[in-house]
Amino acid sequence: MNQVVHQEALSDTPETSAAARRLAEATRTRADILDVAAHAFSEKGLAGARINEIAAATRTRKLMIYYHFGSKEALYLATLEQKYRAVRERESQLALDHMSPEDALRCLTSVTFDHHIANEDYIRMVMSENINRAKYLRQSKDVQALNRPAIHTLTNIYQRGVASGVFRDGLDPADIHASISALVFFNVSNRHTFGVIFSQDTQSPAYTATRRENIVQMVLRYVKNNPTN
Amino acid sequence: MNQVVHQEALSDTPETSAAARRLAEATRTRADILDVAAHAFSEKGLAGARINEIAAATRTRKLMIYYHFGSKEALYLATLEQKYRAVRERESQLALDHMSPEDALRCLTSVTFDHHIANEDYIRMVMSENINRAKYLRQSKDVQALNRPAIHTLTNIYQRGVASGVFRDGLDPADIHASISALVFFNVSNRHTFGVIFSQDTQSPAYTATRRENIVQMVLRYVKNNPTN
DNA sequence: CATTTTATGTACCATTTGGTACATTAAGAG
DNA sequence: CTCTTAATGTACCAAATGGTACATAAAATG
Repeated sequence: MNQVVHQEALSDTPETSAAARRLAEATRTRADILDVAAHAFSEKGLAGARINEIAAATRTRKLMIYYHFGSKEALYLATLEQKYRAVRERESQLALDHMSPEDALRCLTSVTFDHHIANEDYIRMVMSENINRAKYLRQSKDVQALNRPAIHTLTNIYQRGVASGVFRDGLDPADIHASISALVFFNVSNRHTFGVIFSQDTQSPAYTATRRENIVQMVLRYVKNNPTN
Repeated sequence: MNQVVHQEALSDTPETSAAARRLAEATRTRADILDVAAHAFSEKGLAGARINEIAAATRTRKLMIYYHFGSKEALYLATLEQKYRAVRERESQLALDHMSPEDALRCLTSVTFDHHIANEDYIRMVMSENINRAKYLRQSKDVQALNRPAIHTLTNIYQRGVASGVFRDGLDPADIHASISALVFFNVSNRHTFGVIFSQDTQSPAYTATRRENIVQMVLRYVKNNPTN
């Protein structure tokens, strides 16, 4: 479907074809800048990243950054929104409805754990933004809407579990979400200081595997009515 | 005791008295710079903090920073070590041996939770250092030793609990420590983005109280043999 | 076809930033 | 009493940094 539309646009009259090419070029330039900037900001934070370095790493010039984004801070905000969007979109592609509540919660936690490990850039930007006291994220209009599904998914699982008697009643899904987030986020965000302090390789497969399993167990035991060992 | 020694030093011969005063001045200068810098680095990170601003906020001049510390990065490392030291020293003043294992674990978690809230500066510096991939903390020689007691305390509680049958066997105290740290650290470190995303006041007494209780429960249910609701 | 708008390249700039050269004051050493 | 060393004040600088003025090629518009 999309392919067809795309091809129609390309096989249009010469003028609009040229126009489309121009627009596509501009879009590519924006995307290029955004990608380079996202990585730079994730790597060094807003203050540490250098516009000159970002510009040098793109296939265009510094002026284009200011032309397309206006300022360093606006560019930062744009990368921030992009990362949030990308991560949440991928997260919402989980089909958990056909699983038992316990399996669904196990799966959700486990996948979220792996997902955080696979998206260090995102984690680092969130850290950076917390150092900014969310000054920029606050300016984004659609972050709340973007994240609502996360709570929704969990609420669904939890309520099904309570109904079927495996989960104990009276818990707050938002709070469960906070705990899961804390456990899986910290595992990535603080692995460097944690590794140094406790002389552990916090990125080895062995460490990661036991950590994932223990986190899953912790969440399940918190929610389940009769946790077994 | 200390008072006497102090007074003797002050009532010494005029020459050494003057020398002592001089040394004390230098020490005060160092401490002053360190305090101001710690706050600046915690507030804006290594890259965001400005030596000029730090210098302006001390009671002396910029040159003194370079005289006493050598460079911006060395100053950063010094503040980092100071914060770690201060926090761990305060943490090790907990007397938990006379409590039952369950009460001790409950107390340890709860106190650590409050302690993190009361030390936002420390939290922010740890975040900042993780963005640096622990580049500077790694250079510190005595951070490991400084943090060993934390695991020790927990190991003690856990083993007592296993011996008395209230805790289940086979868990790793270091891993329990990681989970407790994750839950209480995240509660402070990510409260800004979390608050924005879920439109919650993550610093209100009500939120804090329920969060603390839920974290304590989560830890206890993970460790206990027969968790009751 | 003339004019306007979009998108981009080149060269440049004011300010900020981390850091230093030089002078000075007071104390310690022989 | 002279010489060295510790500690601090003043003034300054080269480099880096975020940002911009000016020009231009190509496409949109009327």
